[in-house]
Amino acid sequence: MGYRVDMTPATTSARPPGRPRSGVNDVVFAATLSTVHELGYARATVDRIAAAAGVAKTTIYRRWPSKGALIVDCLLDAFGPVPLQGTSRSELMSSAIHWIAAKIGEPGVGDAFAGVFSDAISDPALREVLSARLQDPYRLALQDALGEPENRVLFFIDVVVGTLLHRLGMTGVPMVDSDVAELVQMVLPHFGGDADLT
Amino acid sequence: MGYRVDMTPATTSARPPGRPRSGVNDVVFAATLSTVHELGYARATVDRIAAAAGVAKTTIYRRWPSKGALIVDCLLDAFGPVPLQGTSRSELMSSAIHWIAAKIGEPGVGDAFAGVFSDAISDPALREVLSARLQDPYRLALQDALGEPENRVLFFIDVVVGTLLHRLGMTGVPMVDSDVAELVQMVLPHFGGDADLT
DNA sequence: TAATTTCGCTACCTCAAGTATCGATACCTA
DNA sequence: TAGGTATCGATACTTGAGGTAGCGAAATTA
Repeated sequence: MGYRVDMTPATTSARPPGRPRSGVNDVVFAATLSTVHELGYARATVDRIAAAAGVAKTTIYRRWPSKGALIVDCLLDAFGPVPLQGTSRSELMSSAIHWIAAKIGEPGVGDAFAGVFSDAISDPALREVLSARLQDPYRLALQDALGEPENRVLFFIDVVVGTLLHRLGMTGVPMVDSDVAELVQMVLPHFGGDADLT
Repeated sequence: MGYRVDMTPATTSARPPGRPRSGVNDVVFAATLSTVHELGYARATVDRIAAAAGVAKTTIYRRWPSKGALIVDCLLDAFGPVPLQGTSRSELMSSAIHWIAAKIGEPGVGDAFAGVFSDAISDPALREVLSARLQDPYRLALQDALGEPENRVLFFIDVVVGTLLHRLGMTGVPMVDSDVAELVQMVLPHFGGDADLT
């Protein structure tokens, strides 16, 4: 039960023979988010996602080896790169927190994030994919931008993402702006504030 | 699909006729935690829990209407009352954080907590039970002890529990003591520290 | 035209939550 | 001691979701 997410055929320089894949990945991603948004993570079955995308279920399983892998790719697509804006450490951290809070607030994104995260609890293979493909890139970007060691950035991510997801999971509603602002106010002093600029 | 957790027959002053229930609730709780600890939340099926407890599956469904309800009751039993120790606000908050961190570190407890929490994301009825039976008592106790309004205590819980569960879910290992200590160091100043004693 | 690959479609397998039923058992009351 | 009642274990079942197998049709290259 491998979690190799990228099932794109090995890209050789020459175009391989046979029928090329139709470019419906984006349609599937959109259908995934909208289905998760409307029905919740557990009721957003692969059958329903396929139907919403106007695609056969088998087509989805040809491209992603599992529902979890599909969600991870969908989230990667939804998140995009971290916009690390600002010159001071405070501005960088603050922008990162507001960015992830906004993403989690987008329809379907927060539910999909929390859902795949919860599946990973009892699925070490999925946890590996989640960590390597979704968390590590952002963690490395933060390490680089902030000049903090790995364990401190991991702690930062645990606090920010954990808090946002716990609120969403417990209430069903994403954190409001004032609470996100309070989160920023709590986190920044602990991580050095404006002491040193980049 | 009701989530009425307490399926104990309505207690009248007179003892009802018929065969009384065998006192195996504690055995079922212990079997639940050990099974979740060994297999993870998703693979800890009700069949397996029943087998581990030496009880028929139907007996479990006579006492709890769903797996989620069983887990909630199991966690209530495992957590017990919050030991709010100390006289200063800092001591109270610090003891509460260390207490929940230790509970989440107990074998099976953290996995069961994270598991039922994640099920609740796409199950509003279970979320209601989780909030009312598991979170509200502790939230009220904290409000009373700290003299903080509801929204601030909710934020406190989101930060502490969210952070601990995110670490557990992402790594499969509970937070180590040094990280819990750092969490305390980060949270306490934001919530007023030692400013006013109780 | 032939080879190759993806497409949609249908049927299927496995597993887990939850339900139904039944004879056996334990308790109370008369 | 006999009868009523509710729980017990055991078995079988239903429902739904993840995931697979195999088919003929369609799209591309050589």
